[in-house]
Amino acid sequence: MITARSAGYGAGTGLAGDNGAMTSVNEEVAALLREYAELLGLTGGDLFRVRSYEKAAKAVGGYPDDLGALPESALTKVPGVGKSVAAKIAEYRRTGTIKAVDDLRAKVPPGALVLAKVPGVGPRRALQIAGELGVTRVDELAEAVQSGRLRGMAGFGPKAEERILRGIAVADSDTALRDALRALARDATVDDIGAVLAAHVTVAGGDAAKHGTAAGEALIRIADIRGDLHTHTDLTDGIVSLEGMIAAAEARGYAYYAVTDHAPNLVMQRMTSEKMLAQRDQLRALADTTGMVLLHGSELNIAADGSVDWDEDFLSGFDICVASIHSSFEQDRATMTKRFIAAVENPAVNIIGHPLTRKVGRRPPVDVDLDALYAACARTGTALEVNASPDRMDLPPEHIAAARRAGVRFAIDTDAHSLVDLTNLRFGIAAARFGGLTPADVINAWPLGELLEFLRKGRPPR
DNA sequence: GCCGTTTTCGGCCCGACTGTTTTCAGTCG
Repeated sequence: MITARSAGYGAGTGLAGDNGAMTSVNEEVAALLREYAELLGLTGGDLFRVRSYEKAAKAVGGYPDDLGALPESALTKVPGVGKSVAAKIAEYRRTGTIKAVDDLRAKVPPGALVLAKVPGVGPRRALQIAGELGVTRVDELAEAVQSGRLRGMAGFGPKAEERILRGIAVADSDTALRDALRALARDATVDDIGAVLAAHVTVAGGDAAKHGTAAGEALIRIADIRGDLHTHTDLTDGIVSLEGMIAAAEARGYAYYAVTDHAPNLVMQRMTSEKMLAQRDQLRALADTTGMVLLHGSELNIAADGSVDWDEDFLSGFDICVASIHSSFEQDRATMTKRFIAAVENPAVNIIGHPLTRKVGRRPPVDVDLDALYAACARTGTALEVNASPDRMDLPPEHIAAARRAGVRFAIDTDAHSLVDLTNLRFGIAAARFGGLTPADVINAWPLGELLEFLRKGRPPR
């Protein structure tokens, strides 16, 4: 049977692919739907249709129950799954393949799908490279760049070459960690994940196993976490409703829970002030239905100059704000450091989300003066996030101990976009333990009162 | 292709940035 794994993914530097332990129907179907979306994009399919499959892939991958066991008639109950996708899922359950995917694979030059995932190479250029140069693997692409074979091709200049080589280098350097994380069983424990980090994460000038913690301190555990402070709903790019996320959080036993959907400057999310206020009303109305304390927040965008989406007045209406970089990743260190510090000094900003914006195997960390960032966070009472997504691992585990020594506090958050994502907390806990964090270091391990005090950043109570 | 309907078709993930152009195509979040 042809699965995403056997379709040429995972070859070469591992830029693309799912060569880890793909054990569930949900994950296998999600991979095939994602591939189908990519193939549709590559072959010039309707962009809305492409997005439908992307969304369906997310919905299937983030669905908490086993799709292999769901009655066929219930498949369309999964949000984002309509008649067409349901039929493909059913076909996969019967035959182990999806014919439409196989058919499209045959229409795309070999390798184009893999090349399209190299940073700086999109679908158009992947087709161009595969078609004109016959390049089918990432290592061949690197070789082609180095030997000057991209020179003279329309649309490629020295900067593009540089960017491609950089992207390949990131993939190479992260391959072992990424593959080890993906190879983990679905129910991997904190200790399992910790073993992967111990094996694959290098700390500059230190013993990774015990560089953070003083003797006698108890390292943080999953059970210490009292709430998630960075989560999304289907108001932006999450796939689950506000009610659905809250119910799942409550089932995890949290005492508090923050909803932090994207802010307007991430234009594609189409957020508006009105939508945000309406969500706030909706969330306040749900307060009586849950034993948790609900916090209304947003994931703000740190613009190139360090400013964020709303003015002081509007921002003061939030209970909590995460602020993250989603653009201009390649600023020089001085500019980037100034940018971070401006955000950290903003009285409304409580947590810097996925601080270095790295994606394992996909995007390098930004260039920032870490010591200056840590000092500013410690001074202003701004937490750094330990983003628990295994695709991010950010703040990278190797930096956590140093940040702790500088007096930084942390928030271990899932950045959940689905119900399944909420279970990623264990990756963040493993990273935190790797860095020697104790409950005292982690604001979402604190009782509500202490958390709220931290969130005020020294401002008078509202 | 999915969704939500004024229930059968229109809306949906837009626009900044970059490098390569000579007026814009491709990529990205």
